[in-house]
Amino acid sequence: MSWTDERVETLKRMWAEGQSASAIAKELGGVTRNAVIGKVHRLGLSNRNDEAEAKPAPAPAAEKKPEKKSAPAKPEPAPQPAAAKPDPAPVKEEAPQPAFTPAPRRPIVPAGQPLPPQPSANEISPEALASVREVEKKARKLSLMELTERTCKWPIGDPATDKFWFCGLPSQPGKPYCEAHVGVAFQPMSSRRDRRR
DNA sequence: CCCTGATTCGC
DNA sequence: GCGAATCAGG
Repeated sequence: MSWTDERVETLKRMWAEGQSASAIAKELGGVTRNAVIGKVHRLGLSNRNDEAEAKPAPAPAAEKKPEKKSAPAKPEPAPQPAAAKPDPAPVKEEAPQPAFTPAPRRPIVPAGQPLPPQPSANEISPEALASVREVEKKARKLSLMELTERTCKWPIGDPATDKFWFCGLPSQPGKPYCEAHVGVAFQPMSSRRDRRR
């Protein structure tokens, strides 16, 4: 695969939307997230925050970090100790990438698999329904942003309230749901047939 | 362990 | 220019 104008355009768009490199790589196909990141850098849009320069000292001739190896000497006593910052209130938080910020960027996460239609109860077999209820007790209660390729994306609760989350249990390989939810999401026609509604 | 982006460097 | 390998971190 090569970086055609179209593919680059998609890359730019998704990156601007805050999509992760891996998500973009999956969308494009034929490339790894490394390739995407590499391209992003070459395009010079690595910094998603292209803020108007606010710092008075851009430090133009800043040398790169020391190599992991083959770096015998470090001819760099004390470049600029001025840039140091006390940082009295270090936030030791593991903030997620698309953290819910007040104003600036917008996540727009709904990429991946389409979310399942919350099936009406009368469309599901009693057995399966019981199974789901059971599984919901074990749900990891993940938020939308915490969902990954291998977490069950079955929604639980009312999206209009705080009482809403996703199952989050390990999903079946290649499937968007865990074993139990795959069971109710992908019912064979035979079992659906002739069920009265 | 899962994931994220950043960087290097042989190709 | 490209991207795997690697680094650094949540």
